[in-house]
Amino acid sequence: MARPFDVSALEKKWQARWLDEGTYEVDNDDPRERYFALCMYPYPSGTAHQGHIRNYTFGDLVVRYQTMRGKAVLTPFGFDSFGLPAENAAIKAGSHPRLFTHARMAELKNSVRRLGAVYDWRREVFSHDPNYMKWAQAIFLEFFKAGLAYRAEAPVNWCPGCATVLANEQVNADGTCDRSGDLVERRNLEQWFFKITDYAEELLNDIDTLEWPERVKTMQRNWIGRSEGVEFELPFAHDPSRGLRVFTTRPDTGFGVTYAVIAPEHPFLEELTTNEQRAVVTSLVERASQESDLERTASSDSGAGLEKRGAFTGSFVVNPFTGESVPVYVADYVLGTYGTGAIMAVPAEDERDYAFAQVHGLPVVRTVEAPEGHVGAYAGDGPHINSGFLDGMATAEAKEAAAAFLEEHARGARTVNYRLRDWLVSRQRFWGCPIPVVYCNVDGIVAVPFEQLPVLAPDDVVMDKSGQSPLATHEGFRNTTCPTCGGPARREADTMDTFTDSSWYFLRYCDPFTPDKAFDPVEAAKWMPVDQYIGGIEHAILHLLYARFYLKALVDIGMAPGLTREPFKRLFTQGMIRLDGSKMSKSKGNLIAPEKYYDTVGADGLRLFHLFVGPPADDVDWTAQTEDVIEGCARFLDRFYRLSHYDECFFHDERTSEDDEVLREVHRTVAKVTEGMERWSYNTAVAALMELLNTVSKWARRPEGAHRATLDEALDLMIRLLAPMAPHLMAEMWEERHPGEPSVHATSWPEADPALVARESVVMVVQVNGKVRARLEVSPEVSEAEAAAAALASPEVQRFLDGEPRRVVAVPPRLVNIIA
RNA sequence: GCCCGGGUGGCGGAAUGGCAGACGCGGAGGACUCAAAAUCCUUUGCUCGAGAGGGCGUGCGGGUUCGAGUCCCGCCCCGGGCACCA
Repeated sequence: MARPFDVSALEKKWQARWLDEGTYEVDNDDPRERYFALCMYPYPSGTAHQGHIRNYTFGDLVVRYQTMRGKAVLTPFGFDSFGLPAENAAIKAGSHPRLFTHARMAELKNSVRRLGAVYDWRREVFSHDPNYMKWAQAIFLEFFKAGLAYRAEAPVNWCPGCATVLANEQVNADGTCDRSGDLVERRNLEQWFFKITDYAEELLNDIDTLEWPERVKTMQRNWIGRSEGVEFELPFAHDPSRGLRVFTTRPDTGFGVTYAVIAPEHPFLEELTTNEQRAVVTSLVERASQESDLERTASSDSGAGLEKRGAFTGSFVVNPFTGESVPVYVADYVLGTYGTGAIMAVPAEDERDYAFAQVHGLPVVRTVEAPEGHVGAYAGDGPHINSGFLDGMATAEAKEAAAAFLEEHARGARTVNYRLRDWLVSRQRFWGCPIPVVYCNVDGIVAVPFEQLPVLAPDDVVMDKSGQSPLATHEGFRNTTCPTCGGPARREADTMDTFTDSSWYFLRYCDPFTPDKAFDPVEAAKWMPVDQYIGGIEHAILHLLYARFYLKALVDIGMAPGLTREPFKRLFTQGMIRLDGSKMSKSKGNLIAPEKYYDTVGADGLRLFHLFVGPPADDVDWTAQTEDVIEGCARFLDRFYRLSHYDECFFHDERTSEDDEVLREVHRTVAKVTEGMERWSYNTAVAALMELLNTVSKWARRPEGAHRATLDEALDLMIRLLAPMAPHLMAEMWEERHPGEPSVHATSWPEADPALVARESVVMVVQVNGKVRARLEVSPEVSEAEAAAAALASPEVQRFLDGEPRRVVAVPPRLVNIIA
């Protein structure tokens, strides 16, 4: 398509200028009001795809807009440069992940520059930079010292495709790996964990203080999964001095406990299993330990399969409410890792217990009166029955009374449980930050001394997917001496989850030059918390939860004194780009590369498309029509450019009321666009500008012409409004119109003049019985009585009136509704 | 199953309880042109009507209101999250 200007030349010119002049570099002592605008730390996957383009278009818009609003905007860029794709690609190509990564970083950097997105490149951070790794490891060791990092053996998620363990957060609901899609296996391994559960309560409570999408906040609340209840003891029938501790949120249903269940991993299982039951219990436990979570949960929907999944241990415990003995079962529907790993089972009021009881022929005793005709378990509210001292009470009251009873008679205590588990950070892969500890036969786990950081992986490591950490096979790396006793020791061979890198990079951005600290808290406090964070919804739990934990922990261990405990004040999650219904991504291979558009519509045209196509939070369907919409956006820029050259315009000298009215429309648009910028309604902001261009063009091209100075004023205002959206072309047009003056990006954001925004007269709609019958010109200040009188007097309305109206509703100056 | 979103023209989407469909794409017609492209102009929810004009329309069914796309109740469908968490 022939453009009225040379897209490529013009974009190159301005991109070079922004870079050379360091236009968007800011110093920490900048006197202006501060604003920290941040797009999520990207994994360097090569040239940008449409998802990146969308992300950086929004980010750049915020940066340029806030700059025009007079703020010092911190706009850093960097790379989440450790990770599996680089390692896998290096294995395939027989090269080193660093080479692969550097090439991809250069490509992505080039892509964002071609988009015209501006950054303070001096502050660039990337995860595999030894300068960054040093502090990543120092933080790990501080966590270790504070007891927030610990080593433990636990059943963990092992992904055969990735040849490493995963965090709970990286496993999908169906038991597959979030990254590779392979079925995740359970293995018992000794691994490093971060004690994120120490922060469960605070992570949950602080969600309320965040200006985040409700959806994301809900997802985090669900993930943390707080539940209040009572932990108490069911005494063993054979030895009442001891008992089985259980957790319940429904102590009020205690009279309905007809059996108890312990998890296959429970330490008491051995003791509680009688000889007659040993064979059946052992086979159940073995099967449970081998089955994946998917297989374990596959049969959960119906009662089918429950029989196989539970067995009687042969022992009994005493229900403290009734004094009766009830059997203890082992079943894998009870998790060893939640609560106490054992439950009281109330089949009448719990669906899972009900299904199990049906299969195993266990009694069902209702303790809450279910609604008429209710079949199966009833977990709702209702008066208590068959419940001794609880009879007649409603659920809330009964819970209270039952909890008090258990505290007194069953070593009970009110407790809170969380679904959230500690964060498993060990990874059996090469391309990550090594965990900086050594193992000594004498001193045990020993931290690598600070002076020796960073611990760097040697380059000549054999990487494969055997499942063993590649570093473990490198004797030169593995064998070391103990920092404490000087004796022989072995280095930890695992690397850290790459989510640790993205959990504090924003802090380093604030103070990237400091040589002797991860970041100076005083410098970081000048920018933190992030004013606007922008990224994909896919990070709703993982990254956003981890980063919140990191900052809280960093403050508590003294590395970030004075910082607020939440990193991201406002979050915006953009929609995904879909092609044929599925998410556009490199791994799916369904990308529409942005490059082709740079040559035709240019970066500005592509940016405008992403702003215009729909609400930023919504997904974008890339269809056959999309190309046309992109063209339409470019066409708008062309038309604006031609108008700024007075193409086909006519002029007159005396300023008329029509000229005034156009200027008023311009100011109304200033107000609309500003509002759109503030509430992330970019699509309507662009629409308002398109509408204004239509108005102004039509006016300036009338045979009777336009007032020249008014047109110039309109053009200048429009260029400023469009500057954050189409930065190259607006810079060019501004320079043409104002040679020798500062760039449009250095001007301030226009303010609408309230006197011009206000209207002298407005159209009032007159309805008869809710149907529009007339439109009247009235003053905006018209009173209710005046409006009603004018409406009734109008001849169009009279036609529909037959005598006195029954009622007149006047909403001046918008509308009058006459009920006939 | 539970918890969030969301259902508006041929399409993407607009609408502080007050003219439904802004803006754009696509379509139709026209101007310019030998012709085409580009550009510009007009038109474009459905429907009845020659016309003036009328009727119907925001997933479905109710309700509140002078007035509902918007609020309330009950459903249906789509997208996402969680899912033996006791």
